[in-house]
Amino acid sequence: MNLQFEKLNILSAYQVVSRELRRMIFSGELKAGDQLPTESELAGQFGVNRSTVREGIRQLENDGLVRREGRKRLCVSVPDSGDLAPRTSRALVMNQVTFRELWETALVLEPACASLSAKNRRDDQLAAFESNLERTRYALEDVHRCTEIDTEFHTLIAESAHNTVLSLSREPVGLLLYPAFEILSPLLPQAVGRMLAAHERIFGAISLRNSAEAEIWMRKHIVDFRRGWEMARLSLELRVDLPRTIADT
Amino acid sequence: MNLQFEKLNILSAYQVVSRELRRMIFSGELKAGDQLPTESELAGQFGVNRSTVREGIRQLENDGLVRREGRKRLCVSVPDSGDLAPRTSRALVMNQVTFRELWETALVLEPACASLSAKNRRDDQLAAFESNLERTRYALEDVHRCTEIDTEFHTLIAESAHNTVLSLSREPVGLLLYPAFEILSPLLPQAVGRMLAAHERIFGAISLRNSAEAEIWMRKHIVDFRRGWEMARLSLELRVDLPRTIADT
DNA sequence: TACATCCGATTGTCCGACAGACCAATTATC
DNA sequence: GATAATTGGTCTGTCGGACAATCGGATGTA
Repeated sequence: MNLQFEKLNILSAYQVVSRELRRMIFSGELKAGDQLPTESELAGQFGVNRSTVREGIRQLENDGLVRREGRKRLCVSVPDSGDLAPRTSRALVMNQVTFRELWETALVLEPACASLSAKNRRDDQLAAFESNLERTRYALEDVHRCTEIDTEFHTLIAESAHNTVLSLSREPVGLLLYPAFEILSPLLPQAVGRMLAAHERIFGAISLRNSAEAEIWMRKHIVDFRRGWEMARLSLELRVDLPRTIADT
Repeated sequence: MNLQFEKLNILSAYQVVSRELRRMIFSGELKAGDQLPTESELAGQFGVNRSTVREGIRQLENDGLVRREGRKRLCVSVPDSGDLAPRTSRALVMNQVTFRELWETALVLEPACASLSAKNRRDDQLAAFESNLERTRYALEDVHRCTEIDTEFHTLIAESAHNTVLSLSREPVGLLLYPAFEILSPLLPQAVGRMLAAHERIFGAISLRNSAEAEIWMRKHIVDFRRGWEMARLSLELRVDLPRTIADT
């Protein structure tokens, strides 16, 4: 008799609840849009207390797998970029990532987005770009506003690339990298102008469906960001911190 | 008197609790490793019930911002890939992403990882690669096992690239894309061999610190995956689903 | 000193309760 | 008869209190 037992994985009741609900969602028993039973009913079915159910639900809610409209019943939902990106960005900040790390990642993701956007964009998505560029021109003096619009520009490109994976992958990076422009811009007056010029060229290539050009200009744009950063004597190893837009949420 | 009030953003008490704790973490009042007060103390300080505190804590726990060792006190922690990647992968599946979308993203992320790995790897990280390759050779018959090791190989490369952003960005993609090999392999007998050969070449380039070669071979490896997929008459638009490794968690 | 035991602190879970919001049906008013 | 006001039921958010299990540390004993 020399029995070997592997360590048991003890889960708390509330963890079981959330795991079970997740399982039902991914197995297809619960589809997006479906309404969940009320908390009391869930408590009854699972045989646990309502408080326990509530703690379990918090996890799913946090993952964007369920949400509630107003104060109504819970319903299953598809997590979107708004659910995921801020959390990932926060995690990156906690990991003390540097400008260089963000930049290196953006250098491969953003040109890919631009290239695909030129291929896959729909005509009705061009208006959003034009609006963005127009707002950029009027915000050249306001660094903070400019940064917001810049971040949006890159998100728009990713969305028009019609690749959910790429879009969701780059969003957390963009949320941290582009706000760093707010640090750069005051130190390097010409930065804003160069940004606008680059955006216009990229948009031009995308509207002409010239994917090679779009990719090249985007890469130049990202490279230029780094060059500006170094010209302003900012360290590539600078830890990036949370922009207010995410910190408050 | 024609007052205009903007819609108030009403937050539930438990949301305020988690937001406040997050704020304290990111403001530096609470550093990684710090212990949080007990639930009762928190409830006292915030002036809310312990149940409310617990619901708030669930959210932070879920984000990997706090964790508890055993049944002890909560402490602040740095979210790692294990906290984030499965959630993101699940979100991608809920978004019904296709093989093509994953592949397009991997095509830019993985070569970048390989290139940086060749530049930044430490000598003591080579052993992990060698162990991985060795296990691959012995698992050629077992598709499932082989897929696991394959996934690990790419994670190892990302880790040795020493870029946290890149590493965290690619992990959710890898967790979904490489398990698709389990579908491909039975349909295309030569696939396993080609995979091993590619891994060996990539490892070779990395161990020689030849970043250009590492990048090229990785790109070929990813391209080859797609070619195999198409040769097996699998559709690029196939929806990818959750591998068991994530589904159970 | 080494070991066994006990006690307090803390978490996980449960119970019961209530106010406020929402929804639907009913009633009152014109 | 149509619309407005009232009512009632349902569900969530929050609360207070309670208890068992567990862990850490203090205490006692050999």
